[in-house]
Amino acid sequence: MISEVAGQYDAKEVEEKVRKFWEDRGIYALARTTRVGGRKFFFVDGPPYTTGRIHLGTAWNKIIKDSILRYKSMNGFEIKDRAGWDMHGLPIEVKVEEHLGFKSKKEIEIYGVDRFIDKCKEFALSQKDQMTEQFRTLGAWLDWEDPYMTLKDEYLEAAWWTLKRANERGLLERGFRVVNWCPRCETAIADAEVEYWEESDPSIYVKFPVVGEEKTFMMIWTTTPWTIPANVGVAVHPDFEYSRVRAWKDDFDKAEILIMATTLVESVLREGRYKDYEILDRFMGTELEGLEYEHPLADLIPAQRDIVHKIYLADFVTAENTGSVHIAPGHGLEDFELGVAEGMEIFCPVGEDGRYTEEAGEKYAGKYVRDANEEVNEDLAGRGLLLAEGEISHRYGHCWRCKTPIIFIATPQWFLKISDLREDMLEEIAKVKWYPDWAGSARFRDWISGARDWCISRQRYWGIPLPIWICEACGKMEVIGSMEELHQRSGSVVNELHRPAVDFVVMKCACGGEMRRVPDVFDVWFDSAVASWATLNYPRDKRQLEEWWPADFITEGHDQTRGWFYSQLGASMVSFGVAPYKSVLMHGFTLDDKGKKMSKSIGNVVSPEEVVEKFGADTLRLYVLTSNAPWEDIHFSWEEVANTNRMLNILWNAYRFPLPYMILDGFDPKRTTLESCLKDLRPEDRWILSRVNTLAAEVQAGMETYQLHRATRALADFVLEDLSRWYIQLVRPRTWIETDDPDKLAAYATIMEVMATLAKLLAPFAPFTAETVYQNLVRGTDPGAPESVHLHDWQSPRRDLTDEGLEMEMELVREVVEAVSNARQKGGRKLRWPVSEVAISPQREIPDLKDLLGVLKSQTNCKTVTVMNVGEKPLMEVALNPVPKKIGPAFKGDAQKVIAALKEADPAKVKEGIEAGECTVGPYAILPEMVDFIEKIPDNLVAAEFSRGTVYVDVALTPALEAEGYAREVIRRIQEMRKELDLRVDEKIEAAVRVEDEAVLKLVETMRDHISSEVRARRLELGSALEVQGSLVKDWSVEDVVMAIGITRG
RNA sequence: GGGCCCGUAGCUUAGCAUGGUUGGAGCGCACGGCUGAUAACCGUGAGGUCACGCGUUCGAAUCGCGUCGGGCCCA
Repeated sequence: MISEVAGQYDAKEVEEKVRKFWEDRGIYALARTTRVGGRKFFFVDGPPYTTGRIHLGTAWNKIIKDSILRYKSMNGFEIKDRAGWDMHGLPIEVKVEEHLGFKSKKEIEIYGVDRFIDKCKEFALSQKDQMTEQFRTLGAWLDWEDPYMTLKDEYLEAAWWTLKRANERGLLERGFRVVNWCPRCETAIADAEVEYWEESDPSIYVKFPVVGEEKTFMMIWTTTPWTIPANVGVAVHPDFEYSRVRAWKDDFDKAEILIMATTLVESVLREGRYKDYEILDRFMGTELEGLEYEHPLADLIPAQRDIVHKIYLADFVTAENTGSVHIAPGHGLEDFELGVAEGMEIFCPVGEDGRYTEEAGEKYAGKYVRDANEEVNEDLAGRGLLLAEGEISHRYGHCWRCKTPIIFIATPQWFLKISDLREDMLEEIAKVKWYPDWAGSARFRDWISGARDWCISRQRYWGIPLPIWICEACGKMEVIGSMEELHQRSGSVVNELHRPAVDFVVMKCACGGEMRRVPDVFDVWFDSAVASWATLNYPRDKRQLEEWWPADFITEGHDQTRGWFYSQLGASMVSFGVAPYKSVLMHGFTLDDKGKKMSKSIGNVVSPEEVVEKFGADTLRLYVLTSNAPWEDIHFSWEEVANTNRMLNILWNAYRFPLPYMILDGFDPKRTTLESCLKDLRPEDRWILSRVNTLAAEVQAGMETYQLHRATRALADFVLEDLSRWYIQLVRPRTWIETDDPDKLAAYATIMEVMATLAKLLAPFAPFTAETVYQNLVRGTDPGAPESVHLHDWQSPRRDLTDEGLEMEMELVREVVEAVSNARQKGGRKLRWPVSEVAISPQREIPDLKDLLGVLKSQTNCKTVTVMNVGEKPLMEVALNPVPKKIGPAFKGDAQKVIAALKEADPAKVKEGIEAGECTVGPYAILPEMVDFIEKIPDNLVAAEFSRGTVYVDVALTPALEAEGYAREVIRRIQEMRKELDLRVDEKIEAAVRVEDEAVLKLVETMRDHISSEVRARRLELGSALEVQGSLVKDWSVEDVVMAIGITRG
């Protein structure tokens, strides 16, 4: 049974009902199990971090994934789609620390690492549950029941196994490296975790005294005075020209000799407020190599006295500031690399808490480095070595979680030697299919070309412990790959793999010593990097990996180029030597309406819940899918969201419009199938059937290349243009027929077929609305149909119903109808009033319209349609213009009379005469050049252009046409009154109409039967002085004719 | 500073790989029309330096170079 649908589109009601239906009937599980045995499609969900709230970007991300998976499922694929959660790492630690009121790592140790870890776990799990609900509201179908979680032991094992593989392949390395360091969190942080913003810092020019040259100084510039105590060298560019400059202020005798890049002399001396200078010598940077200088604060830092400070050559030096760079290998990446290459001492007198160590000397020891800047400056100034001191605003890195400015320090860390795999990686990504192509061929390629070794260790608690044990006696290292292996190797049993449990596990070394675990945990990026096999429970479960791996498809935002696309690739190259995915769709970001990024501080954040609350999940889904190509950023616009919602409302209206009639007629689509009605189909029926199948092809074509915007736009266009604005308008009168007419049944069958098809095509994108339509129209009439539209097979285009020619013809008809509307408006003849003729005058070949003349007639409300030959026009009236220039010389003094006579003459006769070769007007012989003929459209015709010609509408009225026009006016008003009385569609009425104009009354009387049947009136009284009565009486003015209408149920 | 992407009407956008009649839509606005889908629908109109500049070409929204603005990433 089909149910009637009363109200407007109410997303909330629709979606709640469908969600409940899916849950009660376990539709998601069925959708997956019914496809078992089909072609496999392994999808890996990029795990969102468990922050507790999803935002528009994550919503969009899951909507894309869901739409694609629903599509794949309908196309018969057996899908692997575990949802994933990224649950470890500093963000959660910081949240928990905040919650507990902690400010440092020490407080965690005092509180107890075990209790701290429990808190983190609890927190992550509850955040996960909240987010799952939010994603479900969007209709995102992933395996939420059994998601992969990075905090599960089996997941930890996947990471352990991978590291063990890395070690076996010689790709794991312990190194002393300069890393981004958060002095508050006391851990290394990844490049990806560094957030940059403008920060004000000191800008100082420092003089380094050159050894053995009196009053001679090497000039350097820095924004980090606190790194000066760790200075070990100065770098100059080999190809820059440098100068020895004698510079003085007031007193020439106190002149100093400064060394700096020649081009920068003026600006440096200005900084130092020197009065004058002379250049003593110019030379290339290479000549400075090896020059020794004294550390400026050697007296304060004993360790510096044993270090030899020299000048080195380096290409990274730029011609800015002084043209020479202060090198502290313990505090800078480039510094470190140069330091190692040149054999400098890696001096790092700063501890993990960001305070100077004893090595920095008594004066500095214990001081927080950023607070020491001022003191360093003073000490330099006190020694006459500070040339200038100022401030500069520049981008400086901060810990993305606690916002503390980062520092660079050299610490022992663990690395994956990704740089060794660079070439292999480039080769592998060329085999991956990228959407769009440039995401891989340009963007990702670039990124990989610069791949550096990956620092995977963090000095924290809430993460996957590094499974590395080291012998305290002999230094031997061992990497453990699983819990089982740990048990066997150590003999002790732990019930989970997190800290601190594993910290207590001690293993015996072959040398007899004790092996203890290194205290570090993994960089959280490593967690998600192993997702593609961890989600298959590898290495515990070997079979699944063989069946499914690598992933067929992943999709994430473009920030993941350096993130998950990369980390996965790196980990996979280490483990398996191949890329872990076959195709990647890179999607965009959601920005605000001005194209700025959404951020809490600007206050321009729109939450997905807010959108769902106002317009529903299907609206949000269609909005994000329609508005742009997936890889472009979306400028979020409420207006467009409302627009999308309007489209769904129109779809809803189109869906519910025929239902009352079908129900009234007891229409049974099982008995009256499309196939049984084929011979009764009107051309417009065949047209809409063709259109919906063409649409299926368009949606499919869009989906093949993940152009979800093309697929969804085609759907929206179909709903608005073809279904609502056209077909429904055409089909309306047929639903109004009372008898069991085959023509009506054909219309019903067509509508059913179209709506059922549309539901299937819409299912991946607007799953709730599609399900609702399907349940009512398909499931409601055919209990044998699949229980849900999402269990249904995809609707491939039916070629037997596709007729490209017909679609083109209809296209033309619609253009003509538009042109006629235009002409009517110009001619002041509204559509309610019929016209006698519409003539189509094509300028070039047009398709044969004879099948569609009926459509054309009804939609233009005309009695006849004439299609003329190409170039043919309706008979034009002729007008003429005399040409005085020719008439004057010929007739001299009579010229004015000739002109007057010509204007009086019948232009058609003049033309006839001239064409016959002889023409006289009055006494005058008129030659062809004396007149110009102009074609004039007759007064009764109005013209309007369409793409391939012109239409002419005859708007002349006849009594019969007028009668029809007035009749329609009356019908229209009675219908409106029926509506006002809230009558059922099939209820009868009695009506009385007073038409005060006798002439009009006579016209209306000729249409009495027509009016009665249209408004379902048992009795219709007409008169010019009638006392109108009824349960509803209204006065009307129709084209200035006063009328009164009364109607009563009955 | 570098890489990649984007910049078309007040707003959201099509067109751009293969240059070629007057650059299409939708929303909003104004006017008109239709209507038993009715808090919907249709037509007409106004509204465009196709971000800017230079170049290639007979011809550029489309191709090239540069500038500006936005996004992601890097430095």
